[in-house]
Amino acid sequence: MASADSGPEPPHAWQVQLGPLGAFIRAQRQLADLSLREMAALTKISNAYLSQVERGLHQPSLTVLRAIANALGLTTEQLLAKAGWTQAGPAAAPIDVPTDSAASTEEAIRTDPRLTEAQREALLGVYRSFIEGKTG
Amino acid sequence: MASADSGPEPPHAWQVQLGPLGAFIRAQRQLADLSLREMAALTKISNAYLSQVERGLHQPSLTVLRAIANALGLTTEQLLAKAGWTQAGPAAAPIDVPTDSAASTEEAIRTDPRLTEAQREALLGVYRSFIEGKTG
DNA sequence: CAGATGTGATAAGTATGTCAAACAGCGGGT
DNA sequence: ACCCGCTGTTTGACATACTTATCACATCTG
Repeated sequence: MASADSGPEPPHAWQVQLGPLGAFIRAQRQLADLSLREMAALTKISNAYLSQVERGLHQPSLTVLRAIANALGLTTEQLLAKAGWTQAGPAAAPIDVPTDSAASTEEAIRTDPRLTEAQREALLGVYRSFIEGKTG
Repeated sequence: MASADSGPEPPHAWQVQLGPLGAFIRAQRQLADLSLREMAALTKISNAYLSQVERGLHQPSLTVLRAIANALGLTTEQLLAKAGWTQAGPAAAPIDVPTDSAASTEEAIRTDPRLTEAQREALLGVYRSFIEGKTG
């Protein structure tokens, strides 16, 4: 764990949000019960770089993203969506369809004072990805 | 058009097919009646690099690909499809249970009926990593 | 024929992604 | 205690994406 990572935001401001992407990848990897090195073996990508990607320190290339999606049994599109690629066309809501029915966890995350704004977004993104599709 | 590209294969063999992607981009650009420099102005990407991408000499990054899609009025998915990176494969596990409520975020996650056990652990892991070091 | 202006292609340089190796922390065995 | 194997993280070096500047070939202008 590095030394007291007090800065939730990466030093650089990317054009895409890396936080949610990294958190999502990490969550999915843990869901699959994989260590960084195991996933590295699956993806042919170094564990070091995977770690950096999960922590939002780097923007993975398409090749890497695809390998990760493959290893985790996800589609590339799912990862791209997390990478902020949801290019809402002429008419599409960005990310605002929480379906406030029985959204106690979402509410808890939203109002959690311990989380920074970026963390809140990331956590919500992961949570929504888990329960996505079954709204109501 | 300078050289009627008689050599179909780029000197390098990439992990993904760049030929189709570059050809598609070039075709779309010409359809939009844009020169390389005009497209460079739209995308904020150098015309030189755009030329290389169109000829399949380089693998464009996420940022570049998105800018290109934007400039051409395409969706990123269309570009990805041309790049041969769209893989089908659903990855969803349906779970349904009644609802409950909770106070703290951890408690909310723990009692969230929508989450599987593995998802719960993963989400808690992410959450704890965010607030790690702080009192719980 | 010179000189604009527009095109695609190339060269050299900078920025950034990626890796191999070494690091610190943790639990278990001999 | 030490050593082993595991976890995630960091460092330093390299490969690649990307930029800036320039070149060569066209087409138009006078």
